[in-house]
Amino acid sequence: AIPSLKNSTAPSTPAPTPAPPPPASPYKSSELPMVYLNKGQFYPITLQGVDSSACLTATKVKTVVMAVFENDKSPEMQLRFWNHWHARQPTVKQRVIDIADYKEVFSGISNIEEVAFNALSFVWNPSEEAKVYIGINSLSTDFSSQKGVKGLPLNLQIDTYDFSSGTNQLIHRAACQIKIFCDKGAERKMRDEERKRSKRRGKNSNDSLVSSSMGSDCTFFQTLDDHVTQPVLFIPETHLSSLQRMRFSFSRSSMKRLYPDRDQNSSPPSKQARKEDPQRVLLYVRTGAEEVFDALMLSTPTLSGLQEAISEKYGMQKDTIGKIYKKCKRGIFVNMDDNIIEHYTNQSAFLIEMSEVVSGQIQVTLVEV
Amino acid sequence: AIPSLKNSTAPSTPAPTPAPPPPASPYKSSELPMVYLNKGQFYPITLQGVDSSACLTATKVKTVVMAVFENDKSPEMQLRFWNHWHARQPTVKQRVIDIADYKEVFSGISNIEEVAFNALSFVWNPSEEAKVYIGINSLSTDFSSQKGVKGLPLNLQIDTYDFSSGTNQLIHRAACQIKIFCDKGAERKMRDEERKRSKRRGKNSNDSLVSSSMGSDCTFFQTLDDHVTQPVLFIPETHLSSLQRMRFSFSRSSMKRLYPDRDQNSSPPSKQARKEDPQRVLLYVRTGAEEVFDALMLSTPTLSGLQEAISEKYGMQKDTIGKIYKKCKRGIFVNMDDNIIEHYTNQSAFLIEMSEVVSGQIQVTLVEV
DNA sequence: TTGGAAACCGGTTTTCAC
DNA sequence: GTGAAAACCGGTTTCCAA
Repeated sequence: AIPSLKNSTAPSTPAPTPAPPPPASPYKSSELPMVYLNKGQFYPITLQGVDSSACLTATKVKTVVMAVFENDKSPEMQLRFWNHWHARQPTVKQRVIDIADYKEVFSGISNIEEVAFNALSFVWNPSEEAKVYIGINSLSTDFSSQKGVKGLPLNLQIDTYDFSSGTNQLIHRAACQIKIFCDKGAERKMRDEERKRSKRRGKNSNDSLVSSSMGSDCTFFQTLDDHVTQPVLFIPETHLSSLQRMRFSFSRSSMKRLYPDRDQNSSPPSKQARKEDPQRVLLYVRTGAEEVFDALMLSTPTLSGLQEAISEKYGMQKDTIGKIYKKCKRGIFVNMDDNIIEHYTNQSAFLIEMSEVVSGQIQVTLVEV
Repeated sequence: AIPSLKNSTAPSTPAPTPAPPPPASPYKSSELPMVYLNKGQFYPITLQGVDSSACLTATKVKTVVMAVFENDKSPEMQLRFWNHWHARQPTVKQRVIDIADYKEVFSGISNIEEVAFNALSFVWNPSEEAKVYIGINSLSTDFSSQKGVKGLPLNLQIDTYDFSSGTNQLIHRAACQIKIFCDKGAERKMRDEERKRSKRRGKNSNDSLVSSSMGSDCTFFQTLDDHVTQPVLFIPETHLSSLQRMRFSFSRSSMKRLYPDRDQNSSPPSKQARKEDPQRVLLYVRTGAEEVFDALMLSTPTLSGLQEAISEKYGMQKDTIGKIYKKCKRGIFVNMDDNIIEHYTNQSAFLIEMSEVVSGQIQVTLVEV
């Protein structure tokens, strides 16, 4: 029996909760059911519509399956985690979440789209059961290079939108917690927990041996009433241009979350102030008149180091260099600062533009290419 | 009782070995005694000269204490390990090996020098006992970012040179293996080993309980007969310029094995030694017509050195080589310069394209493969 | 030969005695 | 509270039976 997690979309009427919950409060991840998975392994998720008023009218719905962090983590932190993971993958194409694309396992779904690296969507008819096979390609321990520590759980969140009406309204949201292990680590984790549980039972002489005879082979997602919190989608910067060409159906609000300002630093999450990877920084620049790039190796990965390298390469006094801007592929201008230089410019290629805005002061713009 | 490792320099006459060992064969690290240490903790090493003929004549000796990898690892690999470690340190100043600089613990030594990041030296009189406190700042697990794997042992090697005569000859070499742990990991490792040993004893019903009552508090370094193998010293590239100013004596040693020269005499540590040997750069090139790569060894890791190597390999006058470009995998062209050559081409493979753009001027393009 | 379970490994966290 | 020991954690390796 393959460990399977099945999801029952809209298992009952929209208001089964006994007491009215605070409507806008983000849900607590810790209250969600937890499932252990193995990295890269496909698990079936079953979707079925039920007697919800919204579902009755909808003949077509769009469901988005996402792997996101526990929602007590800020978007900035979530993106930092994803970037940490992405930078260590064997290929830049590696996605967080995959759907098995074997023809025989498609069941009642269509229009599969890779919305983000950690999200994919498809369309189905809630009057018929649908089944998809989902795999996760990140380990829960991949978000930190620290050794010997607990992995980070993710939320597997499933949002469903009314796709038959023109409104495209979010009509259902459900989630569960997942922890992703190496090899057959999920099975070992369950074994170890069972072992510990039985040891504790033996000590307590509590013979409730019928209660947990076996972990159920099927986990139900928990329906969420919080339809407000926006999930944080992850798209690596290297893929931005291709994605800009894609039309995808999400609102500005989620777009905003994708690209927070990175220059304002947030406090490191771990008390351990170990620097990430203080590597050498090398960048390639060319003027508009040239066709070939020059290499700038920075003595230090700082604004000052960049000024020094530019002044040396182009034979200027260092102090004649005024402000340095970075023009991103997206078109926006950013004040160059130490963090961008250290973390986001190594091995990048730029067009360099210099103009004397004030007498004796050269303004430099590095245009990302 | 602080776990201490004490070293007895030259514990007997120079030829205590029963059978003549192969003189030039590198010693086996696996046969050296193993000691467990905690990172950043100081351990005493005691040095004492004995009735060796060489020692009798020497009133001053220079001893070099080094942390090096097991000598089955190539110099390239050793430097890669050290760079991996160094790039992840909180500060670029962090050294591998430190000596306690409290005045009160100095005992009979003088002229302390930080020969390399993983080596330091001092002078002492072998007719009196000397004692130094040594600490190691790298974990055995720091040389890989893989989780859950065994750490790499290091060799703590102690070379002693005759410093009273003018010859500065290597008169004694000793080493032991060390494994460096976090926090109190060394003690735990010893506990675990003792536990496992006692469990195995219980199973074998072999009651030799007197044999290993306690791990001895003092470990003797093993004297080595291999006085030929050169230890690999580590100096980060970011420190080269400042070190050049210091007129360093040992830096050439790491390259000794790679490019053996006729200068076979074991060069003693002299303050006014030869010129600094920069990092050697080797790259592989082939023309479109060939199927096999040629190796270009650069005399200096500079544009000029590259021109020289190309001209020699392809039988041209050096001054006929004009501009050299590098075409990156991404497709962009870069003006080749010293920094790229020194830091980003070693062991890389290229297609080489040459074309005579101007009469008597060959333009070279190295296409990254 | 393989695949499933247990052991290994060592950084980290928790526990516990003083 | 403090220091030592044990437990936790999960990637990795070894072991062992079918």
